[in-house]
Amino acid sequence: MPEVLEAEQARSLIEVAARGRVIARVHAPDSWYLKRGLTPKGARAALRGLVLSTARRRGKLILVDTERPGQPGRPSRPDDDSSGPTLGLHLGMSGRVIVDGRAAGDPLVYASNRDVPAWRRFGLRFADGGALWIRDPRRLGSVELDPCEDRLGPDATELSLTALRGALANRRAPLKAVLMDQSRVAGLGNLLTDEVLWRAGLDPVRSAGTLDARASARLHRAIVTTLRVLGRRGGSHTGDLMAARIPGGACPRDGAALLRRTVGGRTTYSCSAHQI
DNA sequence: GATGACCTGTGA
DNA sequence: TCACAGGTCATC
Repeated sequence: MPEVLEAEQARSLIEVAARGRVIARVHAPDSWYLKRGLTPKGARAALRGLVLSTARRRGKLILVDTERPGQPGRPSRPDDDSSGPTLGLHLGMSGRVIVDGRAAGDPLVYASNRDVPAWRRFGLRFADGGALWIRDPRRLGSVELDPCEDRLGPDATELSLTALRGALANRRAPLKAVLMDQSRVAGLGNLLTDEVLWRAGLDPVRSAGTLDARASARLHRAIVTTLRVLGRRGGSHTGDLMAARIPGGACPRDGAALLRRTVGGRTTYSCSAHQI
């Protein structure tokens, strides 16, 4: 579940349902799914016996901190460093987080939602009997330890107007490509970006650096509003433009023909009339 | 900065 | 059988 809203649903599920639980077993049946040198053996050694603590998120990357459990009879001193590695989870195109059999949010639109055991790419079995799984049919998600968070730009849900203007400044690339560049703004994917630009009335192919102060302010408002509204509705697939994302679709706002193009390497829908 | 590659499932 | 899919990476 791929964009920032789905990552946030998954993060929230982990925080609410898995925080404080002890990892008894680590399942890594698909070593291809582990990235940056992590092996099934290494994951087991690093995680077994630890407690899940805070679940954070930056863009689409979910970060789950861990702690070593306190030793019974040996009260921990304030200067004890009891922190363990941070588990980095990325859901790719079709991944979902499942805790105790429950998945966060709506079913995915462009991926199968069946629970095929073979699609479980990574799992933590808890000492209390429950489990956290990542189910991912397409295997484009990933698991890593202590991911580098600096490769990501500011999170889209906390993006200031100043930061947005900085991300766009002097860029000749299409507006959409810049917004989807995770090192500039973290969290926006294909559907959200199309919805944002549609709401802002901006052409996806427009060179990012050409936005004046008014246009970038409009874009910033559209990002804030889109994330808030679609977040409440339940995810990236609940945008107003979504239903019209079909060949020959019409703009839900003014009825004009929608354009279907490839921008930034992704299928892009935009209104031929009001996105300029 | 556009393109293809990665991997697999689904629906036409 | 083919086109397509909400992501990311390496490569020209």
